Amino acid sequence: MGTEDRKQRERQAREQLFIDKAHELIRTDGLLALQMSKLAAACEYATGTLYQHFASKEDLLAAVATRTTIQHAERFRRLPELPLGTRSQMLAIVLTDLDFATANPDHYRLMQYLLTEAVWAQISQERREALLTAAQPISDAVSGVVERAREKGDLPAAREISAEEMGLGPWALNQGMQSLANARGLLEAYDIGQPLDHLIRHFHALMTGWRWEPRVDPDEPSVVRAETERVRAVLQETFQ
Amino acid sequence: MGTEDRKQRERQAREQLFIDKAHELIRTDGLLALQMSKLAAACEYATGTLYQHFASKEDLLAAVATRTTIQHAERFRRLPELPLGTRSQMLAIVLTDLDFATANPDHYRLMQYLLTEAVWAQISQERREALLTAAQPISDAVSGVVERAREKGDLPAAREISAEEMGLGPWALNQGMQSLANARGLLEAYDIGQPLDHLIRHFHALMTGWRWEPRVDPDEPSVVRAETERVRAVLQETFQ
DNA sequence: ACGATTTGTGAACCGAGTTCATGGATTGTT
DNA sequence: AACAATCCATGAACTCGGTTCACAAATCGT
Repeated sequence: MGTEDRKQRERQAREQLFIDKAHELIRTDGLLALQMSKLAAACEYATGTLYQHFASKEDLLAAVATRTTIQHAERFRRLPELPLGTRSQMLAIVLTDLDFATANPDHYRLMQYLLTEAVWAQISQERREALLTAAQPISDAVSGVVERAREKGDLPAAREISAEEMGLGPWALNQGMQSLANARGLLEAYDIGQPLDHLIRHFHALMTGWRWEPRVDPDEPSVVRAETERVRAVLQETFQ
Repeated sequence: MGTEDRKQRERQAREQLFIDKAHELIRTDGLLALQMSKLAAACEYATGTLYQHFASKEDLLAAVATRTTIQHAERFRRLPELPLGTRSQMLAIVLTDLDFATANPDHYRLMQYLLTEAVWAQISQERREALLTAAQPISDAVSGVVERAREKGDLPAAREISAEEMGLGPWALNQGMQSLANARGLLEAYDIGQPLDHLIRHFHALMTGWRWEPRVDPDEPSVVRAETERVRAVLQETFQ
């Protein structure tokens, strides 16, 4: 059965090639410019071969997003080890997400595109699940921090709200700020600059509103900045 | 020149017809199913006629979104009259937005689609500005409430943050929750139900974190519910 | 060595947005 | 009122890109 294995490996390697190349093309030419025939040509395969791996273009895009999400999720696995209090760990999650978004602006746009109802419906059940599964560690990291915070008494065990639902707040805040920041012209039209800096202050307001200790006053810019620097330094050190 | 005026009116009426019909078709068959030729046929005009009004399909969609946004924005104009404290007025904004989103689920999906970088680029400068202008009263309402709250002393005049940037918090929270809630399967995968109920609690946490008086503890579900009911009742009464 | 089966190919297909040559209606002029 | 000039609605034709599929090549099993 050795040859069978080899064929499987080769097939998987080819799929990886398609995904890598697609990612590269998106990064250089943008999402809009990606064409199935161009991608196939760039990989030196026929167009039809692509369709032996992906049910549709959306499916391919979902695969690209899944691969990037897996890389992203990797960063959250060692999070509990960080020598930080639970609240600072939560900030570490937000900052990690923020930095990742800055480094991979296309990923957020792609996710936004894929999560559009009309597009989501075009993706095969299998790949949808793969994408959600890839993101699971991120959600787990958030829930985990909330749970540890409740255990340690940093965060009151709020009523009628699970750890996941608690994490939904910063998640939605993050997501919303990303999508507003990505809409060119939108925030500029309202004289709003540096939306991502404000995200951090609103994040602290949200956490403080839930009485997550030690409280950070969102209205003390110097304190907020110092805390950001401190957490960034720990992240830097841990992940080089 | 009376005939000239009449022609202008007729032209505008036709444009309105196109927009209305497009909205109707999107509502019944979904965004994905909208076809330029079908729309033209439904209006009993030739396909080419559409293109004398709209530069592209995206342009047409932007026009639909603009019209809906104008209707939506109308609701915010009388907001300062409401017999409510500033913090409750802010809640009124969130609830109004929430109710509108529930009643017009397509609008949020459409906006999400239009604000996608790739799509946004396809819309004519003119219509992009029209869409942003249409949304201006909403942003103004938010900034207005923040300013009144600061004047009345309900909200500390935070440092290094404008009224617009202050309003960005609830806006992003709202936007993010909408887009998460609209992604079928996403929240369900994490065992999260009723995201929009949680939005309100997180909203209170955010406001309380900024020390907006009178504070509402997000962790008192009965208090949160009562406040929601109270504000809803006032909205009901004012707008019938 | 040879037939059966699987896999890769890329030209053809198809659907939907967009364009444009055409003809009919409207306006302005004599 | 007749005619020329202009405007503009028309919808068939065009374009473009995702998807399919008949065919060929390669691999596998006997």
